[in-house]
Amino acid sequence: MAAREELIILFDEMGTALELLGANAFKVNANRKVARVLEDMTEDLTPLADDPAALQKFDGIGKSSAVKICEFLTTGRIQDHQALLEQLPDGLLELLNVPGLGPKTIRNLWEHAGVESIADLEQAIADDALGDVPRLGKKTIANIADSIEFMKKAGERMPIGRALPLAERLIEHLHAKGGVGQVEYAGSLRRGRDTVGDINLLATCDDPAGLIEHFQSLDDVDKVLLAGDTKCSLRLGLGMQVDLRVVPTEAFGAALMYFTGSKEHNVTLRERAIKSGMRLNEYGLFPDDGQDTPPQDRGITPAAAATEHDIYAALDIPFHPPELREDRDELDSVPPLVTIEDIKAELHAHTTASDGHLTLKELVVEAKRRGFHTLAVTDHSRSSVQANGLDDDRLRRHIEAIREIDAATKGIRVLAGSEVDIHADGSLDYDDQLLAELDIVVASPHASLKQDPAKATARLLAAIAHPLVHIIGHPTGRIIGRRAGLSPDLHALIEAALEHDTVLEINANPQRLDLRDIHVRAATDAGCLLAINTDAHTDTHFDFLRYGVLTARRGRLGPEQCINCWPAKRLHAWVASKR
DNA sequence: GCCGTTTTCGGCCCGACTGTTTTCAGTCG
Repeated sequence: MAAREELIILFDEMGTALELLGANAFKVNANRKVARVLEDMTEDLTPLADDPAALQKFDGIGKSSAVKICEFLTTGRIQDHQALLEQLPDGLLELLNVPGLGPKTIRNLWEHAGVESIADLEQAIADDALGDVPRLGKKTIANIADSIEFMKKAGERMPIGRALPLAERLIEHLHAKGGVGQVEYAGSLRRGRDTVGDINLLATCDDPAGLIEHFQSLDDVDKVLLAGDTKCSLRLGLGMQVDLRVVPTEAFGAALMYFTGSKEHNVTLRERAIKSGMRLNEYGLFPDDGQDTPPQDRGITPAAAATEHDIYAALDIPFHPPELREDRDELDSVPPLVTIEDIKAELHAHTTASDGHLTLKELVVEAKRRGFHTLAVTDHSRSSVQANGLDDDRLRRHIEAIREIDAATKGIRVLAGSEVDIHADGSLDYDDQLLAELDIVVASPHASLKQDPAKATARLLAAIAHPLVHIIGHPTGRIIGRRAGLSPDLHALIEAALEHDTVLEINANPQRLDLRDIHVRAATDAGCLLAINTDAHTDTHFDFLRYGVLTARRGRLGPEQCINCWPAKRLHAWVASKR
């Protein structure tokens, strides 16, 4: 594991340990914040081992944390971390993963019933041994038992490729009831994260109680976790929690903003509101009159509430699209971001010649139907045997067929390409003479994806520097939730890509999303060119574009640096420049 | 523990819901 990943775990654990020990909540948060800042970093930490001042430049890392990070980089451990964990039984931290159990309750269980782990807790429940624990009644105990059962069968976070279609079906279900106005999904799904932990829905309705009732009539409801006047949480059988909030129409924007988060972005906005003498909550942005009772309960008219745009404007902050609400940047400027409508070319797609499901002709028809001015046909190369990769002769005949269909088709340029394997040593799967016959080359790693970082870096650098290569396809080879993929030195790749005018791909397949958001961000900041490709193997795969675009936007990518957005002439000239 | 365009000390976001309680603590998002 890389140092950065270990540090994320250590700071998270320090926060958790402090919480269980009853430390100051702000101190707890400060440690968690350091973990979050580390999550968003792509820099190599090794050179900073004796430079705490450089670490303190990152917002949220103060002197104390910087010294701890340096201690870890030098010695491989943090003494304070070890000292904290020694004060707690080994199993206590895992109890925080039980939904409904917070630090106070866990401390309570530990002190009054000797519970030190999930196993202890299960045993104590079975033995009916929790009677003496204060503020712990029968209902709470039953809920805890249920949560533990649920944890055992619940899966990981759900990939966005499953969560987004599910959310759209849930919204359809809500619209089936009469009197429903707006319905939107919020949360990390709306922010476009590559995986989501739950689904948040927001609705307006002239009969909130009726809608809450109707919501519970969904198929596949495993448990109703809570159901109030305006709020309802369900657990679906497939292990996903879904929350619905019914809100007033006039406050829909405030609620949407609030439930879209991120939590950190919301906190930053509220702090900004306070500095401007205002108060922000899910009902709107109100003048702050210093009273404790919430302004919406006193009939105060908000300065803004109906739309998100109104609220950002009233705060004098540029509108932030959901993808940029991760609190990674200052609030003062928002760059132009790529949109689905900007994408005019698909530069990575497969046909029945290798492992695709569309014939060459069907693929071209589909790309044209989608309004693209350019399509690159990039079937697999010979080493991808499992994908029916093309040997030299088959590739030459395929190139001929592509040239013919290009000449015969009006309204779209069809490029003869290949998705060429990058071997473990960095060499490519066809010789240079054959590569030169192709219009466009996407070079991708497919095998040897457990290489150590140094080898992976050298491998990818060789492909980036190859004069006949245009694009590096799914550079790390990760499969979300299944395979970590390569961990190359990203900044070295970015530097080389700039030098050799090579493009890095954002593979839009929701199982991949590779490069991922923070990688895109680093590449965008450096001035790199990127491509958003669907890697289509059938017609519906073109719909993956939205996932790639969300990832790109999270990385602050604009249309200027995304070659799929370029006009045909400019794109074709760039493609030709590598020949 | 972190931070500062009034601050190097004294703040640090806000509300819904539940369960265990007679007025509120804890959890969650």
